[in-house]
This record gives sequence, C-alpha cells and structure tokens, in this order.
Amino acid sequence: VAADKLSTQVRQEQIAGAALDLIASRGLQGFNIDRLAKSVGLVPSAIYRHFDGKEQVLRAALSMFRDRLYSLVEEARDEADGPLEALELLLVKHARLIAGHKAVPHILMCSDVAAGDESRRAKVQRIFGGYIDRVGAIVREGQRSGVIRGDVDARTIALMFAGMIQPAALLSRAKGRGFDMNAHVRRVWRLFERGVRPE
Amino acid sequence: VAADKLSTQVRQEQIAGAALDLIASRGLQGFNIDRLAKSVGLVPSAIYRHFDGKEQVLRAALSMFRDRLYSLVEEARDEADGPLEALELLLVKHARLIAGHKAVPHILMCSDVAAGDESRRAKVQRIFGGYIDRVGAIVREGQRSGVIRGDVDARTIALMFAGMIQPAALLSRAKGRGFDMNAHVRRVWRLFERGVRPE
DNA sequence: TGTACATCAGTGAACGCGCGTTCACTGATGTAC
DNA sequence: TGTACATCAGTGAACGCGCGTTCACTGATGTAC
Repeated sequence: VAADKLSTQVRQEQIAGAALDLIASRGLQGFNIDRLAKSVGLVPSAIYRHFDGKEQVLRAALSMFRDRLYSLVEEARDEADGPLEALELLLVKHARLIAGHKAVPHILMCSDVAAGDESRRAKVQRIFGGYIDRVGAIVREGQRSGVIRGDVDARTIALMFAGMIQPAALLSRAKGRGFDMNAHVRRVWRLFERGVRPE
Repeated sequence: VAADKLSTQVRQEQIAGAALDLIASRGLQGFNIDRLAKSVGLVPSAIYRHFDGKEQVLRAALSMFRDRLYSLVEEARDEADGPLEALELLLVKHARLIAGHKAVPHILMCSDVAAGDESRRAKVQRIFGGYIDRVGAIVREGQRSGVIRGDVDARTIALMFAGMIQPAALLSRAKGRGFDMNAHVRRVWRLFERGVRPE
C-alpha cells in the first residue's frame, strides 16, 4: 500500500515540519529517519527523494524554525502599540507556544543541535543572534521614545528578555502540567518591566 | 603498553569527570565510550570494570555536576555578606566558569541530556529544581531583611536569575572570544538589581 | 620474610544492533505528438 | 482525444559503519599462612 505521490516542494515542507516536532518532543537523539518517515506516512528511503540526507533535513528544519521565530516577533510588533507592550505580547506568545507543548524555539536553541559541525553551529548562532537583534530593535525603539531606560545597552536587555523564557521552557518540559506558565509569565514580566523602566 | 592500575573508586571519579568535560565541549552526541576511554587513558572495554554501562556513567556525571553546582551556591553564600551580594557573587562565579570554557552547568542543563528515559529526565529536573530552590532561599532571606522586594515570589526571582546566565552561556559557546562575558554580567546585573529592589 | 593464591584492573578481539544510505524496481502523473 | 514515452515519487531489500557491550585472557596488587 503506497503513499500518495506529492510534489517534492510539498514533501520538503512536510518533512521539515515533522523534523521540528520530532526534535522538540524527543530531542536530537530521537530524531531519526525511521521516525521522521513514519510521521509523514512514508517509508525511510523515500526521504531521500526530497533531501540529500539527514543533515539537509535538519538544515531545512532550522530554516523553518527561524522563519517562525522571526514572524512571532513581527506579529507582536504589529499587534501591540508601543515597544514595551510589544515585548510583553511577545513574551505571552512564547508562553503560549510553550504551554501548548510546542516549545520548539527554546528547546531547539538549547539542545545539541547547537553542537555538531562548524557550519551547523554557525547557523544556529545566526538564528539566535538574529532573534536578539530583532528584540534589541524593539528595545532601542523604547529607549528613543523614553519608555525604556537608556543607560543599559539594548542588547543586554534583549538577552535578559530571552532569559525570561528559557529556564521556564525547561521547567515546563520537565514538569508538564505542574507548572503554570501563564502565571509565571505575569510575575516575571513585572520584574523585567521594573528593571528596564527609566529612573 | 597497559595503563596503571587504579582502584575503582578513583577511576569512577576520573571517568565521571571526563564525561562531564566531554558533554560540555561536544554535547551528548560527542559523548561516546571510545572518546571517554581515551580521555582517561584507558581502553574502551576497561570502562566496564567500573560502570555497568554508558547510562550509569551519565548518572555519575550528573551527580558530580549536581554537587559542583550546589557547592558554587554555598560558596557564594559563605563568601558574601548579605543575600544581594551573594547573588551577585554567584553570578560572577558562573560567568567565570563559562568564560573559562567550563560552561558545564548551563550547557548540560540545556542539552539533550534532559531527553532520554523517564528516570534520567526526572534526575535532571531534580537537579535544576534544587538549584532554583537554593537560589530561592537566598532570595527569601533578602526579602525578610528587606533588601529584595517582597511582592514577587522568590521562585520567580530565582528563575529570572537563572535566565541571566543561560542565554549568555549559549552565546559564549557559539561566539567564543567574541563575547565579553564579564562585561555582560556587569550590565545584566544592574537590570536585575533594579528589578528586584524594593520600591 | 618469603611463597602461594585470590582478587581485580586493564587488554584486544569479536559480536550485534541501530541506523543512515543506496539501488533496482514499480507505478502514477504529466507531456509530446 | 487518444497513445507513447519521460519523469519522478514511493517501495523494500540490502549494505555498511559506528558504537555499546561481552568475554577469555594477562599480569599486577595484596593477603593468608
């Protein structure tokens, strides 16, 4: 019983998406060709019709991850009015993803994906750096308009922002239901907001 | 040419320590029996004289990691006077480890070590939870003595504290020399300090 | 103090499983005439 | 519109490498007498 034939373009997206889910739920260890193939309803060897190999699948997954991550920042920026509200909204959006067991962003960033060969490490670093840059841009906007203190550089504040989410993502993955992500986000935001408020 | 014979007790410590280093520098992927054996000057099969298997080595490494991590907190507490200074000192100690490419704590916590079977995940979670509890205890002390605001719970502040280090550890691992850890710590501390200061 | 024996850490060859990858094939899709 | 052919996604068997683990052995250490 053979699977339906779909174009390589469609399959590549399916496969990259499935790879992301797999890595998010089972770590890089749990990401193998067998499981990947099964989760898109194909046979392992069929993956090679659409990718040159496992590493290329990982690259595609990373690119998809990057696009989603950056989109999240843009969304927050568009929907909020004002930089401070944009940051708060972004934090809430992250929390929602994490609570919905779709903690792709911060698990991926954390996991051993960042090990491996030089060019992969460079790619992960570029993605994270780009994220910090984008958050930093929002911060700088806030500094110009005077709602965020100007005596600490924007990059540091952006890193602190990222730091609100990562440990929480870990705890949430470990504890599952036992961790109230929304409550945490509300509390931690108050700390952050006070830290960055101008004197 | 055979290696010197050492007691199992000595070898177990050597091996667990080497495992930690290996995981810190190469991720869980790079942690294999061949490399592990080589780094303690033994032949792969010799590892099995001292551990039942790879998983047991990992457990021992985790335990060693836990002891070191908790010791760091106690040291900071002992050497500082006052809870706020203790936190700052702890932050500096972490930064020093990370800058010295011994970023074991936060890489390990982040890596796929936290995936894997149920009992290993539980162990990693317990270690991280214990760390947060210990930092939280310092925070609570500060709240009692009035140097830390009392209207945010200690746990949240402890998580925020952990959040100052993790993203920086990632950046540092990726960028190497290109990231000035000490400068970052000084800047991020000012943010944190202002966030937790009483009104 | 010297000898005999038990214990045990270290060795290297071999085994076997997991898993990424290849390849000859099948059959559907789509295009040329 | 129908036929012939090229293209290409999907299949399953097989291969081979990496790597964790086992095992019979060697020889040093330490203990009993």
